[in-house]
Amino acid sequence: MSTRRHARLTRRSVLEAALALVDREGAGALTMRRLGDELGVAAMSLYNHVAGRGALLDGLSEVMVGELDVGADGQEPVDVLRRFARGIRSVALAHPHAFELVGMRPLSTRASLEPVDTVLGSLRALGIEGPQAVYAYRALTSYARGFALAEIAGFTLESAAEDEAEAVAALPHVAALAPHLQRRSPDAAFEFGLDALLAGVDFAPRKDQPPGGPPRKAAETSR
Amino acid sequence: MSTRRHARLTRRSVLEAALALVDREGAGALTMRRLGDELGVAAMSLYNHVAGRGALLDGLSEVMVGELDVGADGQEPVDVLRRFARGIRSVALAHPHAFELVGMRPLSTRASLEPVDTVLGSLRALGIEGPQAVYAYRALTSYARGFALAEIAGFTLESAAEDEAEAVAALPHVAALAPHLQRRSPDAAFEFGLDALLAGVDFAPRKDQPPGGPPRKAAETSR
DNA sequence: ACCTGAACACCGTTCAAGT
DNA sequence: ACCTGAACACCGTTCAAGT
Repeated sequence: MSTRRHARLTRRSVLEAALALVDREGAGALTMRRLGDELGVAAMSLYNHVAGRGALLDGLSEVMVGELDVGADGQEPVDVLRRFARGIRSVALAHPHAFELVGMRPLSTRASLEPVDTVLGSLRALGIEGPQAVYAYRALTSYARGFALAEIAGFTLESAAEDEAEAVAALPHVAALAPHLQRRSPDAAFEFGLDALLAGVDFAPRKDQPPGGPPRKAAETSR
Repeated sequence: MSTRRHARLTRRSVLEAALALVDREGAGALTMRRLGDELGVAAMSLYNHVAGRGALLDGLSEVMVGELDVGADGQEPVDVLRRFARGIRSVALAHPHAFELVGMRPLSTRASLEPVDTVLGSLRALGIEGPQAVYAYRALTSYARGFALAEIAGFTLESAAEDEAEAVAALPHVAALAPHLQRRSPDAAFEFGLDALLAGVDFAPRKDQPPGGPPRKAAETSR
C-alpha cells in the first residue's frame, strides 16, 4: 500500500522509513527486502545508503537518541538528570518495537554523545566527580533503559494469565502482593525507582556532604 | 563435530543443547536447523519437544533463572536483595549471548517466580509493603538487568574507537571524564548503582523510619 | 509417540550488469 | 553514482508419510 515509485533514497529517508515500518508492524517486519518494498526499491539499493542490516540498526539508534530532549538550560542539575531518565523512557514508549531492537546499543556518534555530556555536566555540578560521575551516569541509564525494556516486554505478573494462578497461589509474598503486581501503574513505578536512585546517589561520597545527615554506605564498593 | 547420532530428545536436552550452542557460537547460531544438527536430528524433530522458536527462548529463560541462587536462609533482608541483583548479573555474564536473547522476558513459571517471592519477602521484612514493595522489586530488576545488558553490549565509550576521538574532544564533560569512561571497572560501577538504589529505597515512606535522619522525598510519585 | 523429507514462503548479502 | 536481477546459502514452520 505504501510503496512509492522511484523514490530518491537518502540515508535519512531510509532510516525514517525503517522507523516507520517498525513502529507500524513490529521488529520482525524490518528486513532489507521489506524495507525496499516500502521505499519502492529493490532490497539491494539500500546498500548504497547503509552498509548492511547492522548499520541500519545503528542508524535507527541515532534517530531515536536524536528525539531525546534533555535541555539543560537554567534547570537544577538534579532535574536535568530526571528529564534525561524520563526522556529515555518517553522515546522508548513512543517507539516500543524499535527500542526493543536497539535500546541497549552503546552510543558513539557526536550527536548521540551530546546528552551524555549534558548528564555528566549535571553530575559534576552536583559535586560528583571522577569515576563516580561515570558510575552514576551508568546507573541512571541502566535503570531507565532496563525499566523501559521491561515495560515494553511486559512486567512479570502484570497480565494475570490463567495458567499462572496455581504458581501465584503457592508463593506467599507473590500471592499477598498480587493485586499490586497486576495493577498497571508504570509511571509511579518508574518515578519510585528514579527517586530512589537519585536519593541514593546523593549520598555518594563527595566534597560537600549532603545536608540531611551523616554519609551512609551508599557508594562503598564493598563485595 | 558435536553431532551425536540417534540422540533421545527431551525438552530438557533440547534446552541444554540450545544454551550450549548459544554460549559457544552466539545468539545468531540458534536456529532450529542448526540446533537439530547439534543434536544429530532433523530440525523438525525439535517441534516434538518445544512448540517453536518462541517456546525455545522461553525455555532458555527458565533454565537461566534456574541458575539464580538467592538463598534467603538466615541472611539480612538487604543482603538477600544484594544477592538477587548480583545473581542476575552473574547469570548474565555466565551466558552473555543467551542473556542478550532472553534477559528481558517476563517470568511466569512457578520455578521462575520463586526468586521473585524471596525478594518480595525480604522487602516486606524491611517494612516495605504494598505497591512500594512491587515498585522496589521492579526498580531492582530493571537496574540489574539493564546494567547487565549494557555491560554485555558494551558501555558507551568503554572501548575508545579512533573515529570517536573528535566527538569526545568536542564535548567538555565527556572529554574531562574520558579516562574514567574508558577504564573498565564494571564491578565497581554495578555496586555503586546497587548501593545507591538500596540506600534510596531505604528512604521510601514506611512504618519504621530509618535511623539515619528525617524522611527524604525518595519515593513520592511526583511528576 | 517420535522422527523425517519435501515443500513453502521467506531471509541478508555478493556480484556482474545495466543506466 | 545509483539501481537491479539472479544467485548463494540460509531461515521457521507445515504437512503427509514413515516407523
